[in-house]
Amino acid sequence: MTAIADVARLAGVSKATASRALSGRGHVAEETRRRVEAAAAEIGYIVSPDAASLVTGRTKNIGVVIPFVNRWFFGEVLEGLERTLLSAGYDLTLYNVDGAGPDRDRVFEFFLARKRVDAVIAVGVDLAERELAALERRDKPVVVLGGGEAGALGPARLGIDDRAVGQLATEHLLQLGHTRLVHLAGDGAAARPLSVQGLRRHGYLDAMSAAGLAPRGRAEVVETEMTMPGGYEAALQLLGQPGRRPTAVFAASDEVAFGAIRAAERLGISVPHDLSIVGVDGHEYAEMFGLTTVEQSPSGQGRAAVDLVLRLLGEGAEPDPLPDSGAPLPTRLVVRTSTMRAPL
Amino acid sequence: MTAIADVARLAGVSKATASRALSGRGHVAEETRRRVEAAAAEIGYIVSPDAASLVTGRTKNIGVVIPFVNRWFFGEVLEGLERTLLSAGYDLTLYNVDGAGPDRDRVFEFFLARKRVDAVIAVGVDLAERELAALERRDKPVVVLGGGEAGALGPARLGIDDRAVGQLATEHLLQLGHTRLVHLAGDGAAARPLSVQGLRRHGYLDAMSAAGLAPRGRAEVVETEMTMPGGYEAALQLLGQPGRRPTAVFAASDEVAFGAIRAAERLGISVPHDLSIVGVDGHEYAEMFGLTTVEQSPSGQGRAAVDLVLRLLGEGAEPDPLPDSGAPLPTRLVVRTSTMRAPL
DNA sequence: CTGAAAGCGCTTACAG
DNA sequence: CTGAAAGCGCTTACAG
Repeated sequence: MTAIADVARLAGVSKATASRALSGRGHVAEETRRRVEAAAAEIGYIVSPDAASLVTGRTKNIGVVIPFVNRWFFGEVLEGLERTLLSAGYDLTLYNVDGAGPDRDRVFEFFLARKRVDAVIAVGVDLAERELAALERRDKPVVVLGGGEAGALGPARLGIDDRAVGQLATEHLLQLGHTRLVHLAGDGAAARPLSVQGLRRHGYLDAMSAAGLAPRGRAEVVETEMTMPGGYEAALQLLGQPGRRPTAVFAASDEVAFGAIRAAERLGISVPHDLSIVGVDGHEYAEMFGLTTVEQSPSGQGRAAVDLVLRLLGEGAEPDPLPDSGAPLPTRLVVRTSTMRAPL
Repeated sequence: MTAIADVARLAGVSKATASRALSGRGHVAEETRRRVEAAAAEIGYIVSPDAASLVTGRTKNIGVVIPFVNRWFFGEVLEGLERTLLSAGYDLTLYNVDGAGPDRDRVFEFFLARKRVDAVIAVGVDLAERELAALERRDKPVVVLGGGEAGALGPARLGIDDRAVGQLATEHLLQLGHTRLVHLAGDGAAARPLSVQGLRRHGYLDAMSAAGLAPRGRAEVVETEMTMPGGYEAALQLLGQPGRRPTAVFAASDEVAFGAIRAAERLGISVPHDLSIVGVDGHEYAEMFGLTTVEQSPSGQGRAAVDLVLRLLGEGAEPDPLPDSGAPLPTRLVVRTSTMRAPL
């Protein structure tokens, strides 16, 4: 009655042989394999993942935890994860989890704790101790993409060096002669120094200090939501105040930078003549806005996270534990028309 | 050895009773249920979805097919789907499928055909006959969100009335006295009349005809990618040509409209004094851009799609087959500062 | 290289 | 209300 029994009967072999022929595990005579495959094709047989998982203990399914889907970085990462997992024959089960709350607890304590996923990839989510512990207790490998710092212990981490990014963006502006140079940081940058926004802020402060412009008076950080409207609102306030205005802004993301560009235009401030702006991301709109930015590759990071997780699951070609662990993912400064030398 | 056996032993009942107490199916004495629940909590028992699916035939998992994650409408729909499914105790398995190709075939013929998903929700994807047939053969309910027209047969469909949307947006501009009124349509609008972009174009042409401005000469449609850079490029070409310029643009989506606004600014054309622009979506950036738009609720549409699919799976409260089938989902015109009466 | 048998962890008739 | 037993559809030692 079971489907594979039908295939076996049609091919004139046992279920065991049919299973081996179809899965490629264990040796089967070439001709037998052909017969089994023909039989399977004939009746449109597709293995039941549930039944297979039950005995193998593997689901070929990865749980992805992500706070947003509709911000560029996260969307790109998600697409990268999806495509890579799919071609490895894995499913991606999505958990859109933001902030705290009962929904979040349910995801970690029920959905992800079940035997439905082989491992978990968390994108830009600060995992609480308790959440990590819950996954560890169930023996789920965890890969964290973005934010935090590669700790000695804890889950495998992957990401760009956000502090270096902040430093690089700031140094670009300093080298152009800017001294009134404000950072539009993401919400929580000061409060959570190991978050993405916290590290970028830190990089800004590093560079400002090195240039003798900090800590007192000359360095200024304004926090805002890391979206285009967030950047717009913050820049409107920042640039609209009478008195001496900054000549340069380092925005914590390209979306924030786009908002700042629009705010400047609205106020009649010319970018880049009166105001230089640099972002972070390499957003697909950056070219259209002429935005100078520190580019990263979120979809490439998604791919890297999948490679890592598959390796943790023992699927990788190399049995090497974590070859590239620790090395930050690549970024580069792309100079466009939103930055120029400081006005005299 | 099985986990539920441990719970049963600890509670001093049989596996059958433990199962009934935990799942809530079948009657169990109140006190027995309490004992079982305490035992389950004590050893941290979580039911194995694979084992349960194998016997019930239900996975409590829905496959979602979506072409983009990083365009506003799609991202919002996805979030709406995720949240609603989660609170119904369902998983969402994501298939990011765009255009044709072997990857797409694999999704329909292997991934979705397996017994891993109970049903499929396709968002803004034109399903081929063959793809629908593949799902039907496996008895998978299918819900299609967006695009197409509710056919008598075929899968359940859900969406706004895109033709009415195109008409409404156009009429808003006509009523303001515009006669040179161009439509920035999505790619493929003319070639695929039942696609979202095709229906919006049709609505535009309807309204123009009704106003005596079509078919000859006065109606003009330019196709472009439905993104901000797409709108920017198209508008740059449209507005930069010497000679008489349109006084109004109906953009097929808000993102296209944002691009058009930027193009106008770049060319020194004042919005709305020299050019009125209306979009479609109710994008979260619309307010910041002051964009007049026909608003829809993608996350609400995601919720509606989940309701429908659960009903098809026999989970809905009402056994009513498809109560709201056919009725288009709501939209409304939101007037902001990007449109005004035509210049004299 | 192939087969018979056990078993993965549950749920659900069937009895009682 | 509860339990013993069968069975969901596979895979994998274990023999041969």
